[in-house]
Amino acid sequence: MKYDHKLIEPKWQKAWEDAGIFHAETNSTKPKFYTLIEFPYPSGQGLHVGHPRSYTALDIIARKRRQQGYNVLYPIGWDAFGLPTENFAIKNHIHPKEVTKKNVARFKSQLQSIGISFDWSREINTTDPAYYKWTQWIFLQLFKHDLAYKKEMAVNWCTSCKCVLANEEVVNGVCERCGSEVVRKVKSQWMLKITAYADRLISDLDLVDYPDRVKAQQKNWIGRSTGAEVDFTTTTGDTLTVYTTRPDTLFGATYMVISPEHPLIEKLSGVIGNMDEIRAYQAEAAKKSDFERTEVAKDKTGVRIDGVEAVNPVNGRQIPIFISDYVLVSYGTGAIMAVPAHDTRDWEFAKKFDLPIIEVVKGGEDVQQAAFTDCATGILVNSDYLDGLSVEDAKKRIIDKLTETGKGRAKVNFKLRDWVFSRQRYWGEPIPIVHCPCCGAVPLPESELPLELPDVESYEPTDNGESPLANMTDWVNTKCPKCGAAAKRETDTMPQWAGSSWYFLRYMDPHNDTALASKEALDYWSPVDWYNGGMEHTTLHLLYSRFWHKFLYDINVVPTPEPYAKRTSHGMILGENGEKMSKSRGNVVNPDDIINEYGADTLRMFEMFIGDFEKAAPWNSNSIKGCRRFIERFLGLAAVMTDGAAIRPELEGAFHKAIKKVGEDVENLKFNTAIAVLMSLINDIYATGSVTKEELRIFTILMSLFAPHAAEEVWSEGKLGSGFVSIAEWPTYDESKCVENTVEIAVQVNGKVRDKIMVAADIDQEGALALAKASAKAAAFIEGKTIVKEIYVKGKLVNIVAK
RNA sequence: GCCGAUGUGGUGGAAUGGCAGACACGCUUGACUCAAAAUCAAGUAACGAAAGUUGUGCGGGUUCAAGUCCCGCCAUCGGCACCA
Repeated sequence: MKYDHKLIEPKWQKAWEDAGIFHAETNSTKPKFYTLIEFPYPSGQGLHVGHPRSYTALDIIARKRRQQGYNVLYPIGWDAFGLPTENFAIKNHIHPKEVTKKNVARFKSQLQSIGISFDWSREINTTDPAYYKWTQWIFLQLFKHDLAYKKEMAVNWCTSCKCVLANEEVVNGVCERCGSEVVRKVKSQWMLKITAYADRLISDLDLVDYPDRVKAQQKNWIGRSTGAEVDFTTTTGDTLTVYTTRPDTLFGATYMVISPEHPLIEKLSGVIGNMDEIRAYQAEAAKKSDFERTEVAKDKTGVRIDGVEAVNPVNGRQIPIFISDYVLVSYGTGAIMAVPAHDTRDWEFAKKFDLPIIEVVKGGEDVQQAAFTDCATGILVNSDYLDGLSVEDAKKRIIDKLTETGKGRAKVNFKLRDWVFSRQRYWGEPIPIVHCPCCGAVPLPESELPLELPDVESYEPTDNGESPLANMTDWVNTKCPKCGAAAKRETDTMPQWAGSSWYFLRYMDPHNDTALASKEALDYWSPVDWYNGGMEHTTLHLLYSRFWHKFLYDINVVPTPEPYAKRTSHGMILGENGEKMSKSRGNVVNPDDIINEYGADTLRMFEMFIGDFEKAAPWNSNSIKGCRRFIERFLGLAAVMTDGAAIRPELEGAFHKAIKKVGEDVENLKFNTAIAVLMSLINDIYATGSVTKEELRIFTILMSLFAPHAAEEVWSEGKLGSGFVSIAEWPTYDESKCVENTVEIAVQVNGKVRDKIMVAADIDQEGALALAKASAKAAAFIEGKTIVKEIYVKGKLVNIVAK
């Protein structure tokens, strides 16, 4: 059979679509299986060879599940709002809607040419008003539950582009596009209170099957820490509360530091002696971008506040107060007690300002030379009633004491900040809020959703940092839904993360116009059984969508507390030179070229064979040929097929092992070794010179996961079964037939292989050793020595230890 | 600095503590061919004529046996980073 992939592949793609075999039905007597890939952003560059890696992997899982009798949902859609499209639209004076339409069409045809078993009848697009109606609806629910609020926030402002940048667009403190300086500008921003879910976002990780590194990264990002708040009084009679994770070191606090923005400064401005100096420092700190503030991390700066001191609540000692930008206003209380003996930053600051360093935890080196921060081994000293306790016990003891006396309390803090939800951009979901002079921020009635994006003349960001929508006076001016007075619409739009925070729910019921999805569909399909995506989405996308899902769970919209039961992640496909693929590096591989030259089956096979799925792998043009050759050899089997209705005895072990191993490897994402097993098996088959019909039938089903088009072709040409191999029954294996009758075992002397012998697989230790000792090669190494130990590992080796 | 990965032939990569290098690429030789391509067959870690020795980033250790386990380093990558 001549292998013409250009003929075969479109033929079967059309046949599958016509027969609708990949369409998922809500409700079925079969068990459900919902598998999901991260829906792509339809960029102008078209599909990248990285996309098919993930899509093919879960396609393999989806195909196997169908063959195992599951009702499978494997959907696809478009995460189409976003900056690149908007920028392209601005530059070329085309409406972003048109740009998106064109890009989606291109992506769609590219994806369809790979033969992924997506259910195209459930295709969604985040920029479709019928879709973003529900994104806006979710926002309204968040608003109604006080989880969306407006706040003055510093945003990134590019001085040259005169526009607001997302954090991702700021690289090393400069604008990603033009390279000019980015400064902070204060603007009123919509925020989502994700911090209210911080604890559950950590604890519910116990409910899901994610890789440990993903869980670790999420926990890291949320940054939960336990400690205490301690109330210090000041000599002016005010209270200065600090947060600390080391309340045990309270006796060692020799000064305090508050952030430059701390409100106490204004309050005491009349009492402070050096207000000019302090104002100058505040101004200096405010000018610095986040980038600069972290860059100068090594050298501590600060100013001592004159005229006010703090009083340590446990020993009544009076200590100075400083302001310094190493204390952040946004974390804890914006104030710290400094214990230089046991905190590296405090130690550096103390050295610079010549402040006393008092050791309160014994066990390290001289604290005058370096801070001792180890919590595990230290014993408290110089701490009155804490003396002699371990750090852990001292923490408990001091928190009890502080709680009793009302001077402190146990406290948990998070690094996680609320989600900045506003974008001053055109190409995003309008935020469905009306600002009324008398009623304030009023939510749009749900009946008025979707609030569609108006057509504007220009999508250019404005000079003043307002959204382009702000210029659309017709659209902006409206009536307050509550009191009817003249009011203005919110002109900010939502970030790209919004549409992708719930899209997996829409797939369950994509055409519903009365709910984001029907209760029936949600109950049936929830949760997503297996979600694969990139590590780059581990923190933001995963966290945001988990947050929204938990909220929807709390308001009884969705039936499960977690959206994804299992998450796996794929490694990146790198360029041939081992670097990240990018236009500027000139190492981009276009999947279309590969499909054109070798076919989609080869592309799929190669991307799965390229290496460990979870690790990054460099592209290698040479190895592609091996995969193409393998598929050709597979097609060639049809020519040597005999009528045999069984597996021949000499291949029985190999077949049963292959069924087992391919099945297991696929479940564990070990696609490369699964393919290696099939390659070995085909080598074994060719060694016999022929293949029976039954052998080819089984082999074709196994192959159909990786090379579905070629498999359908062999299936139909060889009349191996009815219908499509894509939905043929997955073969079973017999464990007892996975073992060979005779095996080769190694004969070791003192751990070194000296010979190899054939033995019966079930031979006992005595028998194996007898045969091993009969080996002349081994005997030469035993001669003249005394055997002190003999080891037999069944089916593997014997080891004779001789001295 | 903290968290998490990774380090194996010429290359991509395999190896529940049990024969290191499966499978594939490449290369060498042979068959077929007027010739080439394709295909098929054999070989292919290094050193050594051979017997054999040495080999999984480096240094130790545990074990009959270590790529795998333990201790201490080095390098590369990803994430976070003055979070008290």
